[in-house]
Amino acid sequence: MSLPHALLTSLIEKPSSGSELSARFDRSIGHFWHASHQQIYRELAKLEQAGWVESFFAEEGERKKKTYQVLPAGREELKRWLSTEENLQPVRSPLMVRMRAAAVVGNNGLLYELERHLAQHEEKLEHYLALQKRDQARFQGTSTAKVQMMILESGIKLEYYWIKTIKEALEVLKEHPEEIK
Amino acid sequence: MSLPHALLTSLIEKPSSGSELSARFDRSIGHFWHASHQQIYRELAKLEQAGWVESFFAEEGERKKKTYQVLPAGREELKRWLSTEENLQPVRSPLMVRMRAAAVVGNNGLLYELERHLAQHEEKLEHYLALQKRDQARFQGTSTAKVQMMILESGIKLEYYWIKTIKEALEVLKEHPEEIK
DNA sequence: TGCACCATGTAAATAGTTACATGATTGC
DNA sequence: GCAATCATGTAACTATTTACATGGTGCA
Repeated sequence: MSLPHALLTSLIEKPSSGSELSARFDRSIGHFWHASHQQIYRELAKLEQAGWVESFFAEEGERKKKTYQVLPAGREELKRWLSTEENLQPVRSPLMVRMRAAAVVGNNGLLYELERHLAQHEEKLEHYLALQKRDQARFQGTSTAKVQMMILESGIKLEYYWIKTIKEALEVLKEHPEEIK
Repeated sequence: MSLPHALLTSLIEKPSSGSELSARFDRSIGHFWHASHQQIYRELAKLEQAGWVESFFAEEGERKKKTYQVLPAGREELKRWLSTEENLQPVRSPLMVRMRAAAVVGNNGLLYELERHLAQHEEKLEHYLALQKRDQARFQGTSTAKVQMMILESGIKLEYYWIKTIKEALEVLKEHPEEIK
C-alpha cells in the first residue's frame, strides 16, 4: 500500500492541511496514486499516531486549518520504505475486460464507452502537457526537478499509449458484430 | 467492478470449475483483471445465486469438479453491462510513487527495486509474445479471434511501455543522490 | 439572515488479500 | 499407507468507495 508514503512525500514537498493535500494530490502525486479526501484524513490521523508527522492549527486570518508536517521519524520511514520489495501491482483494466467480453457476445454499445474513455485520456494528456510546459519554464536544474520531470513524462507517455490503444481497438471493434448469437 | 463479468466472459468461452477458471485466468483474462482463487470461488457462488450461471458435478473418472456454465440470463447481463458507463480506473502505480519519494529523499536502494520490476516486466513480455506466436499459428480468421489478438497486442505494448519507462528512470535515478539531507 | 461552500471528519458497504481448513486423490 | 497436491472453500483483516454529518465563513 503506497498511500501513507505518498502522503509523506507530498508533505515533505510542502507541509499542508488535509484539504490542501487533497487538492494538491489531484494535480501531482495523485496522478499515480489516487486518494479521496476521506482516505487522506483517515491516513493523516494514522501517520500522526505513528509519530511520523505532527499537526498544528494555522494562525488566524484564514479559515482554521490543521496543518501537518513531517517529523524526522517520518522521513526515515520513507527512506526505509524505498528499499523494501513490492511485487507488480496486479493489472486492473476494465476496458480490456469489456473488450474481451465484446469478443464473445458482440459490441453491444461498447464503442460509445470507448469513445468516452478516449476523450478522458485526451483530456488528461492535455492537462499533463500543460503541467510539463509550466515546469519546463520554471526548471531549476536540480536533480530533484529532473526526477520529477522524468516522472511526468512517463505519465504523458502512458496517456499516449492509451489513446493509441483505444483508437486501434475502435477500428477493430467497428468491424466486429454488434451482437453475437 | 469487473470481476463477475470477467468470469462470465471466461465461462462463455468454456464452461469450467473454479480451479480450472483460476488456472485459466492466470493465462488469459487475468492479464487484465487479476483474481485469486478465493475471490473466484466466492464470486461463482454469487453468480449462481443471481441465476446467471448453473453448476453441476462433472462425472466420474476425474476428481469431482463443480463445473459452472453460463445461463441465457448471464449472457444477457454481460451484454447489458457492456453498454454501461464506468469512469477511468484510478491510476495505482507504486513505482511512480516510489520515484517521487526518491526525488525528495534520495534513491535509498530504489535502484535495486527498479531492476527487479524491470525483470518482471521482461518476463511478462516474453510470456505474452509466446502466447501471441501460439495464437497466430492457430488463427481462425474469425472476428472474435481478431479482437482477442488485438487485446493481447495491447498487453504486449503496455509491457514495452513499462520496460522503456523503467530503463529511462534508472538512467535518471543513477545520477540522483543516494540520500538527501 | 440564510445559503453555498469549505474543512474536517464518521459510518457503512464493497472489494481484495492473506491465512487457514478440509476432504479427496494420486504417486511413491 | 503416507506425503504431496488438488479442489473447494471459510474467516479475518485491510483498503477503498460511497454516503452522510457538523460546524464555520463569506457574502448577497
